[in-house]
Amino acid sequence: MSGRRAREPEVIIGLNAVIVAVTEEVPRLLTVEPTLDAPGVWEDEPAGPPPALPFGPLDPEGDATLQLGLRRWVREQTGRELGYVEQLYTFGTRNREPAERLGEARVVSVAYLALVREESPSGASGARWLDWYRFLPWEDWREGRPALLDGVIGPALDRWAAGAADVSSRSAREERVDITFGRRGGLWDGERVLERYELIYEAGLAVEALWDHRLRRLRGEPEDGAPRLALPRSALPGQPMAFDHRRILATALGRLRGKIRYRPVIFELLPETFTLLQLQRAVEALAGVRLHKGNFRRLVEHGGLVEGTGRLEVRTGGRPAELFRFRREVLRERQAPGVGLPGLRPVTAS
Amino acid sequence: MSGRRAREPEVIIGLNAVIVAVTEEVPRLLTVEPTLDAPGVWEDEPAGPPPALPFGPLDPEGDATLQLGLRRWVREQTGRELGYVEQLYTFGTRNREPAERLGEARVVSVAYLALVREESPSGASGARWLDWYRFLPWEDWREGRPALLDGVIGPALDRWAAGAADVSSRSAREERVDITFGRRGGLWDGERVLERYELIYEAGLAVEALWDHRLRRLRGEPEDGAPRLALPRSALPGQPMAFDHRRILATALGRLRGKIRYRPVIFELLPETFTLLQLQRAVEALAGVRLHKGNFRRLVEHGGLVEGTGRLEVRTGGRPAELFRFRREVLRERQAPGVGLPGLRPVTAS
DNA sequence: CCATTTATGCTCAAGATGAGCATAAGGAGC
DNA sequence: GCTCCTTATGCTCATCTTGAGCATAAATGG
Repeated sequence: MSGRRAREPEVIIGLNAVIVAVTEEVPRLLTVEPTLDAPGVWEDEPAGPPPALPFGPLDPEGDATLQLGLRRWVREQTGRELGYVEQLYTFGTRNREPAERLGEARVVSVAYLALVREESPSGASGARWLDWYRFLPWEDWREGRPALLDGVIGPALDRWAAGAADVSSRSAREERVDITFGRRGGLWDGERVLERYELIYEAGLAVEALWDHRLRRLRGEPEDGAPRLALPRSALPGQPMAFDHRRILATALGRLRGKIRYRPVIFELLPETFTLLQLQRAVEALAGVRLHKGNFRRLVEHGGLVEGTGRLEVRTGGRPAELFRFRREVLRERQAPGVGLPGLRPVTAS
Repeated sequence: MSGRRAREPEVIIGLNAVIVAVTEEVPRLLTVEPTLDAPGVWEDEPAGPPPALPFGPLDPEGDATLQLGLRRWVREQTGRELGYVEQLYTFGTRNREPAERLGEARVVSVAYLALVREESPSGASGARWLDWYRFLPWEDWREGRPALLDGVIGPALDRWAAGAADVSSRSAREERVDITFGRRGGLWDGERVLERYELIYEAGLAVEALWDHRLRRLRGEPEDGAPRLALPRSALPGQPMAFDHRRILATALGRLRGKIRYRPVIFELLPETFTLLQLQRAVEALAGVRLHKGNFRRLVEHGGLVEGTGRLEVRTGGRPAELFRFRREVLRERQAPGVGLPGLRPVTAS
C-alpha cells in the first residue's frame, strides 16, 4: 500500500455542531468566537474574527461514540443538553483548519445538526444566536425573490461563466449556474443550498476563498494562483463565517429543508403545543418560502401530523387559535410523515 | 477543555466503500476478504472469515480530500476508477475495528457509496461481487413478503420486546418494532433499512453482536454482559459481514433507496442506452419491490427523465423494445428528478 | 360600531396516481 | 404458416391530491 509512512502522521477528529432554533419566525444558529487561533488570517477584517460554529475535539480514549463526544463538549461548554442530533457530513479537505497550518496534525471534522427549542442566551462566552440567513441571504424567499440574486449574484455568475477557458467549459459552467440557481425557466430548488454556496465560492463571491488561500500560503502548499474576488469586499453577498463553516451551514440548511418534508423534525423546534400558524411560520423559516395557509392546514391536519388539544391561544392578534400538538401515532400510520411532498411550494396569495 | 491529554492518542481515518452495481436484475456489492487480522474473532466461523467491504486508510499527508483518498486506494487495489461517489456516514464507535484491539489507535471510518456500471470481476485478490440481499434478505420484497419476516424475525422481535425490564420499556420496544417493521397496520417503509438492521442486531439476531463482544473482551473494556443470540447460529437471518460492515451496507441501501426517488442516480448503474424494462428492473432491484409497468413508463417518459433513441433492442424475449437514454435537460426542468414521489409503491398485478 | 387581524371551513378545477385492458410485434415449437 | 408465449406500448378511468381562492368567525383597537 503506497503512501503509508513508518511514523503515522497525526490526525485530530473535530466535532462541529450546527445548533438551530427557530424563534419569532427567525431560524437561528448558535455561533461562537473562533477558538483556534489563526494569526494573520483575519488581520484585515474590519469587524474582527467572523462568527464560528461551536467546535470541540473528539477524545479518542474517553468518547465511546462520536455523537457522545459532541454531546459531552456541548454540555461542558454551554451547559446545554442537546436533544435531537443528526450527523451531517464529514469534512476532511486539507488545510481547512488553522491548527494544520502549524504542521501539527490533519484535522477531519464531523459536523452534526442539532435542533433545540428554547433560545436561552447560552452560558458560553462569546456565544450568540444569529439569524442564519445573514450568512446565506439569497436563500430567504419569504419576502419574494431576494434582490441580491439579480443585482449582485446573477451578473457575477455570468462573468464567471464567461471567463471560462474554452467553449465547452463555458457551457458547462452556464448549465451548472442555470440548474443550481433555477435560471432560464428552471425552478429554484430550495434544497440545493450547498451547491449554490459552492458556486458562489468558486465565482469569487465569498471572502473565505481569500482566507483559504492565505492558509495554504502560510503552510507552503502548492498554489494555483491567488483567487480574485469578483466584487469589492463590502459588496459580497452574505456575511462570512470562520474557516469553512459557511459551507457546513449550507450543508445543514439543505439537509434540514429536505428532512422536514418526510420526517416530523419540525416539532423538535416548537414548544409542546402550538398554533397552526406558529407551525407554518417555523416551516416557512426553514424552507425560506411562504406557504398557502389553507393548504398547509389541510396537509398537517388531514395528514394526521397534529391533533387539537381543545385549548386556545388568545394572543394571536386576531381570533384565538386552537393549540395543537404533534401526533406521535402518525409515525406508524404514514410512510414519510413530514410537511410537504410536494406541498412545500411557494405561494402567490396567502 | 477537559478530557485532553498531553500525549495525543492516535487516530486513524479509515475509508470504506460500498461499491454497487446492478446486473441481471441483481444488486451487487463488491466485497473482499477482511484485511485487518482479527485473531480469535472468527475462529469458530464454519465458513471462514466473512466478506468485508473494501477498506483503505486515509493518508493524512498525501490525500488532499477524503474522497480523493478513497479514489486513490480503490484505483491502487482494484485498478478501477470510480465514477459516482457520495459520502454516506462516519462511523466512530470505539472498538469497531480489530486494529483497536491492540491498543494502537482509534479508528474512525468514513463510508462512501459508489455506483458503477460494468461488473468486471475486479483485479483484487479475494474480491467478489455478491448479491447484497444475501446479507439483508428481509429487504427484498420483489417476490412478495419474505417468509423470513413471519417465520423467524417476527417471533424473535416479539420475544425481545416481551423481555424488556419493565412495562414502559416494553411498550417502547413494541412501538419501535411496529414502526420499523410496519406491523399492526403500519406500512413497510423501504428506506428504514438501517433501523431494521439495528433492531435485528439488538434483538440478538445478528452474529456480529457476538464478535463485537469478543473484541471488547479482548481489549478489556467494561462489559455489560455477553449478548445472547436469540436463535442458533444457523437459523439467523441473512449472512453476516465482517466488523460493522453489515451496518454500513444497511446505511447504503437505505440512502440509495431514498435517493433514487429524487435524483437520477439510477442511470449511474445502467448502460448509456437501455429499455424501459431494464430501467424498471434496476429500480426494483434497489427498491426491493415490484412496480406497475404502465405507471412506471408514464412516470419516466412523461416526467421527461428519458428520451427514446429510435433504435431497438431485439433480445427482449418478446416484442423488440425501444432503447432510451437519460435526458439531462430534466435537471433544469424538474425540481427533484427521480423515479418515484410517490410512485415507488409495491404493486399487485404487473 | 367599524376596520383590522387572524382562524377556520369549504369549494372547485386541474393534475397525479393506481389499476387494469387491449393491441402490437417479436420468437419457439409444431 | 399457425399457435402460444413473451414483452412492448398505448389508453382508459375512477380516485386522490394539490393549488388557489372565497366566506365566515372571533378576537382587538380605535
